[in-house]
Amino acid sequence: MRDRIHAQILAGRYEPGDKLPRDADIAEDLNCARATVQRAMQDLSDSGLIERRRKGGTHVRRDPVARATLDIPLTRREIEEAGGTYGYRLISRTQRAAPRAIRQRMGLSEAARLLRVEALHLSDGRPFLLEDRWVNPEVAPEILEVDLDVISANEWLVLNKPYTRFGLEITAEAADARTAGHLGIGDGTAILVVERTTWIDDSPITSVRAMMAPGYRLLAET
Amino acid sequence: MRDRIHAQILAGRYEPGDKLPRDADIAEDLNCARATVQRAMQDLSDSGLIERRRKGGTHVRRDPVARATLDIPLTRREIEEAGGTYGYRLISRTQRAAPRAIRQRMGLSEAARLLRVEALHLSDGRPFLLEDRWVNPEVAPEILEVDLDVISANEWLVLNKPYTRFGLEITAEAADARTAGHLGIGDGTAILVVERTTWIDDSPITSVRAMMAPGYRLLAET
DNA sequence: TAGTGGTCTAGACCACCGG
DNA sequence: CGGTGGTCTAGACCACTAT
Repeated sequence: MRDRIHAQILAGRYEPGDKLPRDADIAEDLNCARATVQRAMQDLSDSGLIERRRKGGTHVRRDPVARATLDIPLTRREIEEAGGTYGYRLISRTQRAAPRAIRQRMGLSEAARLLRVEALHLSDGRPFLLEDRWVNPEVAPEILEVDLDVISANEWLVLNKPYTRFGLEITAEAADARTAGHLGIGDGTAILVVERTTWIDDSPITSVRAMMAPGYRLLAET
Repeated sequence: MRDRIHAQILAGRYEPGDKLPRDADIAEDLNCARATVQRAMQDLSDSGLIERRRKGGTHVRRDPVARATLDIPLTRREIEEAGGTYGYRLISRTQRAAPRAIRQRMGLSEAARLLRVEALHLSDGRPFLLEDRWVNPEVAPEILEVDLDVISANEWLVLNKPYTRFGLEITAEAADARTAGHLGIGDGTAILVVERTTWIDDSPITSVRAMMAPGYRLLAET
């Protein structure tokens, strides 16, 4: 039934900006329950095709947006599922005042002292991902006691501090000398950088810069 | 109610891999309808926290995946919404046999002849995105008659050939001489490349390589 | 094949927000 | 304020798949 509703709407050839009938009317037309229409329309809304507002009604989006979902697995699982042997090496672990850029991204005050962790994840012994992470010990004080030589901050946080939301920023950059050294690549090589900041409700937990070794492909789908 | 169910599950401190009670039992425990539980669990499943299988039951995922949604607007809208003036220039338009890589990605036979379009999108007169596109005229024959000097293939396709699904592949690459020339950057500069292949049901419509000018940031959120 | 999640119905009430 | 979408209930049947 939901498929039929989807088909009807798409076949109805509504133009961008057009207003659709109210759910109740569509339900009557198609001889089905309103809840079913509601669910079907919710789907179309989720996929970026229409916009719904109480009282305002349902409209076809003027600029239909292509909406994809991006899965970011735990680094260890990602490597293992690609058939590689996972390796991990802690590079540094310090506590210090956060630089401006990080404070801004996490929405912290100037006084904030954070835990900074640099680590390298390897696949079959070859550098796979270099991570530069800042952790807010106000939210996750236990991490100060964790032996990060044994378990990566990535893993510990995922298992112990479930986030409620996060933001991603994906860029391409030229590797600087230090980064290139750790990744074992030429200075200036193009690498994919994924920056992720995660939150528990409104408290920032961690902000991490993941520098991927050359050849990495980030996949997404509808 | 749904929020309460979410909270209960999260507070229940289930470990990765644990099996949750059946929907019906949860509903009884919380004294609500099973449909409500079903909806709440669906949400958790969508966000990558649990896995559900008929008969198999509901389990907490062993490797909770961070799932983000990525919006890819029409290039023109993206530039305009950032406050820029949109410009567009067609570079080339040819019909030819598709190279192997493209055929493979679109799942086409060797014989397939495609329309190839190269175009530059500009923001305030500066190169913003260089697109290298292949279109399948079997699915969208009308595009052969479209004046691509006036409307970009990007825009025409979005308005006239609504896809049913697509796949994305995001990489960082060093710009080759030709690309660098069009984007007005130095040879070898790191650029973000987004490859997208779209389909109507099981027929491939188009496969496009979008090469973003340096400094471009792709954003995603939970 | 039996047990689980997935979908649907008919009805009710609520929450938001435009006129 | 009234009209719209959002959520919930109680019940039914269906679809998939683990055992």
